[in-house]
Amino acid sequence: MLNTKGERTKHAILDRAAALATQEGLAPLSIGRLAEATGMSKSGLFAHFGSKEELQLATVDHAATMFVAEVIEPARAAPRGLARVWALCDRMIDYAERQVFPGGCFFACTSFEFNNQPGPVRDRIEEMLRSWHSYLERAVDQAQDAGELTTAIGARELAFQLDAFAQASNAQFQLFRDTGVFDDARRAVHDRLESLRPTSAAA
Amino acid sequence: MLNTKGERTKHAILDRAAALATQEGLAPLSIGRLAEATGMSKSGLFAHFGSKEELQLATVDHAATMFVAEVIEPARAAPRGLARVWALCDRMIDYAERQVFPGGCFFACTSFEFNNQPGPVRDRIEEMLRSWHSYLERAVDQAQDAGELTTAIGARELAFQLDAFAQASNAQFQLFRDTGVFDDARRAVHDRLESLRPTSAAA
DNA sequence: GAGATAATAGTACAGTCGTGCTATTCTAGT
DNA sequence: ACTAGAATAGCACGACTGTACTATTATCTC
Repeated sequence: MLNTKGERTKHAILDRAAALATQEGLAPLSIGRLAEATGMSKSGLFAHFGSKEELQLATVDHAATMFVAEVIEPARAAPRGLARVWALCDRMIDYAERQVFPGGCFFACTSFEFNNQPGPVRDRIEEMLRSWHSYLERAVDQAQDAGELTTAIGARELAFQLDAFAQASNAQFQLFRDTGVFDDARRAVHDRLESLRPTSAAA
Repeated sequence: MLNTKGERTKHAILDRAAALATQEGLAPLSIGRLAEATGMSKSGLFAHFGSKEELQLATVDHAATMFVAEVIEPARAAPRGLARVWALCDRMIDYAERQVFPGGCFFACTSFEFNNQPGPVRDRIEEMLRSWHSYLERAVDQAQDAGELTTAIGARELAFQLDAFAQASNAQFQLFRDTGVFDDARRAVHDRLESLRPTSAAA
């Protein structure tokens, strides 16, 4: 990857596109606007993608790669079980706090934008978020199997709650610009996990 | 209100505008699109507002009125304390589930859209969500004062968590079209409140 | 280093955007 | 019922949209 000039510029364009999409939106992100932001000509940039929809799809894929690199991969370093569940949530909150994308989580932004806009772009966003949710659920499931979390609540339901905390911190920070919400989210995740630790009497 | 013809059409336009904004976005909602959706001429509709920004502001205000009527007012019927906290959360989830707005919670949608777009529209959305959060927090605080919830967690932090559950159900339903998330959210709220009930030994 | 080809720019076009202006139709108070 | 004024429509404008097509320049391969 990134051997030829074309691949390098394409990569740079998509970096810019993903960032801009979180600030100004993915749908209204025009070719002209993106060309201006990257210092290219409209047609020169356009030639890399062939259509606006292809540009949007490439941007979603690029953002997905970044999300995996920033959240999933680091958390995979943690051992299976409770540690990994915590790592996933923590990395997710971190990713919002560090503003990997300047307008907050790319998939939070774009999922709201494309919720009701059927088509391949929406499908790709949905697929990405589905796999995130199922990955988090699997991590919870493994922690329960290992006896590190009780099964008082299903893995899916707990994953729902943990994800909700992270998402809420992202949304509220972007709107209110209050960094305290990240601590709120971390504490919420921590307390919830702590409340589900098996009693010390367990095997 | 709604005495003159102008006020009636304006009301109808804003109903349509708020609904469309949750499906197609508030920013990209063009005068032409809205005129088509209401069966009016572009200029006839435009004359009601004078500028697109005024239309957007009026739409936000209209949506806020609807939110108050659908969520806040009904919950005010519940007595102060835990009952009202529960009512607020339940009505909020209901409001998402019944699709008062076809694309989900108006303020969830538009806040992501206008997060990074400074201006009066963003300000009005932020103000509305701020007042929602502080209203919910005050309700939690009253429940704690009444001794119906422990103070093991601050009112603001608990309100953060409760709101997160409701918001998550709205977002996930819109994306995955799975009505089960509303039960997940209700159960999450219920369990969290239950976990904070004072022990029976209390006064 | 020359030749093939990839990468970028220039220009043009029909469509839509927000918003003026003018003209017409309808409504509300008398 | 008549009239003042509100409400709506018609049309025009420059700016911007996505996307052709052609021309030019830079980059890789041998």
